Amino acid sequence: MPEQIAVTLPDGSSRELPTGSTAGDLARSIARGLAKKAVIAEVNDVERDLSHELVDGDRVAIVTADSDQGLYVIRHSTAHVLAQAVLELFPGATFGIGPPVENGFYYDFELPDGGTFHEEDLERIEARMREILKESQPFVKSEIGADEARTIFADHKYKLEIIENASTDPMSATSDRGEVRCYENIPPEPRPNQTFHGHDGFIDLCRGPHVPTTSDHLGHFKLMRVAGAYWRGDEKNPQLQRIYGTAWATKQELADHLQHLEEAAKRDHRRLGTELDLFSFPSEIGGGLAVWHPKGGIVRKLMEDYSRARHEEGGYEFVYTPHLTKAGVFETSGHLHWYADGMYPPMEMDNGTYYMKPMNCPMHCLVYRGRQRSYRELPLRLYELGTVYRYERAGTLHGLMRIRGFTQDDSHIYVAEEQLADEIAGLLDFVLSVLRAFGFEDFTFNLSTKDPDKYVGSDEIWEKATEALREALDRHGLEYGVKEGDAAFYGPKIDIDVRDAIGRSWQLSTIQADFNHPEKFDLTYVGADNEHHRPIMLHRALFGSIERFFGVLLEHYAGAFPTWLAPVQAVVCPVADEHEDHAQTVADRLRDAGVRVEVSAADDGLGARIRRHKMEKVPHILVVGGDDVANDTVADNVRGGDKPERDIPVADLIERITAEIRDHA
RNA sequence: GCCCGAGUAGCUCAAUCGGCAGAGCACCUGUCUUGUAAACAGGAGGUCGCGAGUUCGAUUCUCGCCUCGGGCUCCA
Repeated sequence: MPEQIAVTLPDGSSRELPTGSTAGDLARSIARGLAKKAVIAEVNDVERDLSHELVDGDRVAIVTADSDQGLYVIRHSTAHVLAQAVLELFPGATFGIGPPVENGFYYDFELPDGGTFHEEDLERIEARMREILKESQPFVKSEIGADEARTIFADHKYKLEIIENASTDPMSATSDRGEVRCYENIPPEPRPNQTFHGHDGFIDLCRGPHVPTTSDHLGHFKLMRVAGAYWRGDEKNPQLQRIYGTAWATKQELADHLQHLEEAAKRDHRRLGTELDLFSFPSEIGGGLAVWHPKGGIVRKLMEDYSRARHEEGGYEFVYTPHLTKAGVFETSGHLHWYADGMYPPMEMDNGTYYMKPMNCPMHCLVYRGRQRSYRELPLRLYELGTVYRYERAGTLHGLMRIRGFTQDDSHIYVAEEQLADEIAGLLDFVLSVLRAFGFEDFTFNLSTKDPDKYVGSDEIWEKATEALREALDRHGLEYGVKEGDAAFYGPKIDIDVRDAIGRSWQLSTIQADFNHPEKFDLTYVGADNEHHRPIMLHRALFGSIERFFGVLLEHYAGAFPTWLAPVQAVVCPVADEHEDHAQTVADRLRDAGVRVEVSAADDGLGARIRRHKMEKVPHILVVGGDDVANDTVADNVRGGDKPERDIPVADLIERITAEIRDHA
């Protein structure tokens, strides 16, 4: 056996090591700093523990804590420590799975006698986890036969289930040789309450890899909350107790994340909705049903006005359809078959069964069918701010984001097949242009394909529709993800997500191809050849739901709407009563120029009024005193600025504010 | 719908180990007339989420319900 092996590093260089060296040894031989940051290694493109022994000719990359991959391992390993702590502290507890997730990790448990975790338990569990970290317990990998695994995990029914399904379960692992891969955390001395037959340590089924020991990279975590979660995500299964945690590579990253959560909480649209007096959810009306207060109402009106204006320009025709309809149209469309649970219960009336509409599309199809259509009319673009009602389950409601009654900026576009690709391409431009007008710049696109368990229509039709969407994305040179099986039952779709001011992603717009509704409703047009043809229908929403879009905007702007949308665009504060006439004059002139302006009477200190209006996030807080009366000027406190600008001629101020409104600045 | 948590004045939150319920902001009245993030005084405001039970007495303890929040599931 040769005494040296040679391995190749990512930069293509080669490195010699003594035979029997591990990936960790390699890291140490390269640099102390690298060894310190090393979490795992990638050997010939397979993730391995640092204890993995290298052989001659391996290609090796050291994965460090500051990479996404390294962080994923840190979170995964922290989840193991959580499970170890819980099993030690709660005799009789058993466990399900514990993967890393965005920002952290979770682990699912079942406590004996239907026990549940309480918020207080998190502190105890976290303290126990920190003890385990201090003990530097090694993560020791082993590959064992299924029989041995069944013995070790005899007390853990969910693990037994995983062993039986090992080959299909992504969180467990069968090795290349068909064995079950486990990791054991070996404590310095045997622990009470361990339930792994024949072992002193804590053992979990796991494909790994893991950090070398519990004291490597693991300290920067925090347990966040407890929640119920169904085993394997299926409501029919027992509900387990889930503990969520967040974990990071450094103390600073953890602190940043917690601060980000605080920032998000400050922007919470429900909180801002109350603070800025925009909307509310009176319980007398019922869950998930909002009322809009005047300040929120004006913003909504502006959004709707803008949407209408753009659609008018864009060649859309406006329609209106009722909130209530006989069951037949939803039987025809298929909604009743797929979504009856999500619809409000039927109302029996003298001439039939009626439903609140959960969608506008069937009614738009009836508008189309109102008379014979010619190819000359296509594309026919129908647009409606259509209010729909969906019976969302009580536990899913969330402010304006998930609501039971909402208004879609809904369009259904009927095209001839040869117009399809152009129309979708045009739609993409239209959608992005409107979203940009609301301050969004960063978009991601997803193509959702057929759900094999939930679809209507032929495979051929689906293929055609999916291709049309794909082509439109490609023509724009847009990168997009593919969500397999995420489509609506009637057709594939493109979803557009926007990134907000603090980096969160929101799914807003959707463009859906639909070959099925036209068939179900027997829609036709007469072509140039004097034959009847079947149009293709596109479903399309920009805001999606106006309520939800408003909520997203509110969080995006943290309540500080840009001037064109601000409920109050300017407030004029006279320094004292004697300046009130001038204040009124300034306000009148602004109002004549189309600015939403108020006067803040001098019955309170100037400082108090400034403070109040700053908290109301008014874009321009204007102050007029003696000098201003004499010179026809104002002082402008621009939102976000720290000093007032004095002596601005009123005419200049009007130009400044109207320009902001015009430019959506 | 299921698991966890919370409901006290319009808002943010105290307190009561079972004995007449408190503050700040907001609101109303008055005084102050002010040049940039809270002037002063007074007043009003409560079925302590709702309903039962235990008790001499329940906002407080028990049970049920409702609403809200965090998750799970679902989202045409």
